[in-house]
Amino acid sequence: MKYEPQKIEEKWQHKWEKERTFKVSEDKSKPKYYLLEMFPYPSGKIHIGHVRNYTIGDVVARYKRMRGFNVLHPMGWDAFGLPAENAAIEHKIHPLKWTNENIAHMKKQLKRMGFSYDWDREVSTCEPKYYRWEQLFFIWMYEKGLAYKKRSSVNYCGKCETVLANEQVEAGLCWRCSTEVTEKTLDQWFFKITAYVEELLEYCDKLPGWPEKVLTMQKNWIGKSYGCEVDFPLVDKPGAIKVFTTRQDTLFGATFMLIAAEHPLVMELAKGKSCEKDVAGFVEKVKKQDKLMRTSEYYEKEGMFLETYCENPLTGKQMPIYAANFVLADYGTGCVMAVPTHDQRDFEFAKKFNLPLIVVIQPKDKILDAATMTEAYVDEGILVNSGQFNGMENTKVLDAIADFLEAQGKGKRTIQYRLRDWGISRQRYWGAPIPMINCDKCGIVPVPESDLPVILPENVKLSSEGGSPLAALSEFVETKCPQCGGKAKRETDTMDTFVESSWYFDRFCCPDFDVKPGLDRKKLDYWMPVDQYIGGVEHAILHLLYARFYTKMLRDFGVIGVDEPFTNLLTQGMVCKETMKCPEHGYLFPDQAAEGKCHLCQKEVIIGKTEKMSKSLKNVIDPDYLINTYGADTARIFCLFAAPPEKDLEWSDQGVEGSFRFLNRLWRIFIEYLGDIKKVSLPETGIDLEGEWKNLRRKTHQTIRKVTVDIEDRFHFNTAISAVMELVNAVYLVTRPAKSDTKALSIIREALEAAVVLLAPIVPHIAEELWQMIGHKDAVADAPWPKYNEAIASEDEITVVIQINGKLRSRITVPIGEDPEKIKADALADEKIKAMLKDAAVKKVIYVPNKLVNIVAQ
RNA sequence: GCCUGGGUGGCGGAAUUGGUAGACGCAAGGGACUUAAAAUCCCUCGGUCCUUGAGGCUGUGCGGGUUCAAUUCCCGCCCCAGGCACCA
Repeated sequence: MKYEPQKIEEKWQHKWEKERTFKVSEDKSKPKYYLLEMFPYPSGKIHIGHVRNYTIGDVVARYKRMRGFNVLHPMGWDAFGLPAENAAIEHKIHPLKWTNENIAHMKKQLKRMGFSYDWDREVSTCEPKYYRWEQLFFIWMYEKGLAYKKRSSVNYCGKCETVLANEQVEAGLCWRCSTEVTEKTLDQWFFKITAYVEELLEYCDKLPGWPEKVLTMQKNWIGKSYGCEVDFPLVDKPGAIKVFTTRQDTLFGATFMLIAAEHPLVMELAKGKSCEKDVAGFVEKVKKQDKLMRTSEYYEKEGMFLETYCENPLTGKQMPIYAANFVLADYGTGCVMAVPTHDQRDFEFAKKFNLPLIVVIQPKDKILDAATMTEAYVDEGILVNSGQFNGMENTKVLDAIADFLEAQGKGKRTIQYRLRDWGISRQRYWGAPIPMINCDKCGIVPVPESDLPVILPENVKLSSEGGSPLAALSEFVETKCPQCGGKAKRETDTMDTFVESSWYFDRFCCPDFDVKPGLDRKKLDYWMPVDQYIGGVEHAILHLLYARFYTKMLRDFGVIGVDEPFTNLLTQGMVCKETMKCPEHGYLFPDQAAEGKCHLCQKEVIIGKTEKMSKSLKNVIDPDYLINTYGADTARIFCLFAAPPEKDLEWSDQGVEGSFRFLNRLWRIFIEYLGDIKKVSLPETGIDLEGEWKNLRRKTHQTIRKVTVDIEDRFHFNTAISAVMELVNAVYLVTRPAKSDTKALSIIREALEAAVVLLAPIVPHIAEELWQMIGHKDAVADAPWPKYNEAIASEDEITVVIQINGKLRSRITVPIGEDPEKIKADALADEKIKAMLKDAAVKKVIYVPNKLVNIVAQ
């Protein structure tokens, strides 16, 4: 009987679907476990990254189920987004149609992978029954001041008359028409995530189930810094420039002032000066520079003197004021005091414009001279040229200077965050409409709750040119003001798709709940928070921070009762593969480069470096091909075996072959013994065993222990699978017992059943099939997770390594629990050790229990 | 540039708390089975040196350090990847 994965996989998938095996509801008698994988954008086909992510999740879901948990394992679609609009433009297909067709196809693919989802909870975010609640929350946020409008800049292509995403800007040019991209200022909607900044930061230390690196990234993103706001009085008119600095210790060395070029103050100061025209030109030029690149090395540090001065509040010296391209308008006050001696950017700027340098921090080991410095000194030291603060260590003087500034009324202590409010306006069609109305008389008025949802109209024209398609649709735009009844216009911006993904995990708890507020508090109280969240590490900051913010906000609205949405987080690495290139035809898909030759010209294929799988590099593997050739179980076990989840996974065709071989090997040994072991029962705990049977039974129990620990404690499925492989190898090596030797056969049955049960979460189809074959009536998915017996699993003897000065020299075998002194004596008495030591003096003997003896000798 | 990770045989990886480096798999080589091939089963497999041994030396990106002992801890450097607010 051959292993035919396609046949058995279809059979079990059909059964799961028919019997609704994975449907769940609230059950107070069992502990709940909410397992969630990041839902996909329906791009068309699932890719290996999805297969990996969802396989990891499915193993945990099935494992927890076997451990007796009531497991919620839902799946849905992050259905709004830019690719649907691009497809609409390129292939003249409506985004809704395109999206729904993609969903239908991907759903089929996911089902073929055998994932244990409760499909009755499927959610698609582009449906009004989903986004209507998001619109309700928007209105509540608006009422609380958590959603507000402000002017903000976007990337804009003048030729296409379209706002561009960062992704659509290639080296400063529009991706469609290669026109230079400019910045355009628009009134846009923002969510006040900064209202929760302290709580978001504080809880970074209350999430022990999150990877340290993600929390560190989030903390750095929030970027809390303690410093001072210092006033620098203007020289030729009243008022002062406010500056935020964390380095008030260098204040005496501040010799000039920098203002972000787009800061309104720039034109204000230049007004009426001879430089006004030049400054205006400079500001325009900077606005055209790409935001990302501006602060990097890509552009030269540029600036323009505004022909005016301010005064250093501590030295009283005049400081020239410059507009600069590398100062950020959004951070701090948009103005920076420049200390060229102790900041490299300021140093370069000072050299370029021949500005004065004053050393204020002297290192301990050398003397700095402003006249001969070739770079800024950025390390610690002792203050000089700093009035009464001279002689103090710069790191310890921060408080003293802050106190002094406050006492003099020249500044005050402040806390600054790097985190900015979340801009959610998109000038696009395929997103959730923002439920707001603009009335000439009443201003901004929310759509009344009773009028929700504001449905995204379907009859729009999409093209690569022109602004938002919604704005062009008068039947959508023209409306009545809910307040005065007069003519008014709807908001035509749609929401960032990160909004939908900030609460979908709540909706999964009650996907059909259709009364306000769209979330059933009782069900949420049962299921939330998510016990384990799994997804790509690329979401470590934005999505996860937004979801945390949204959760806290919904909590404050009384909709939900948790402070944090995800108790445990697993960030998985990416799937990579080598690229293949034909010298003539460029990148090739794997099947276009069979046997190392280009399918078009038969030229030798060049193997490029290994990179993240992507369509543009064509280094992709089609999951359908894998399922058709090897079956879903092979695809699943390979994804898990090739690397631990948090690491990047390098694709290998041969590795897949090996995983398939292992499943066949398991199948064969099982069939081989099936007739003999079907009738024997499992061995009793206390039976006497000798030799290889004792060893095999020990191996079985050790394997159960190892697999349990690997899955439960650290999600290291690769080592769990190796352990089962070792067990299967051990069964192959054992002497075939006679049909009458029921004792030996029972040990074999125990080993093989253990292998099947332990693999059940990983390769569920083959496991169910073998489980049924050996005579079980109930599904292995419902079987209890196996227990191991510590006494059976423990070794009687251990190998102790003997080292001399840390180098391995010999080894001895000792019974378990042997006296340490006896082991040390045995080590010194060992033939090889005696020969090597000769007459060297033994200074110390270290014994590490059950591991090694290290002899320190001269 | 900034923030965060990572670097171990020909390859993917293992070594869980500072304690036997290379589990398991792939590739490669050898053997068994077969008329033959495939498949299967068994064995070998970091490098190097010689006196071929239950051998010596060496080896976890590079250079230092701490320690009886370092893939693991500390300092400096090189390289690779992810994120950087409108891809999701």
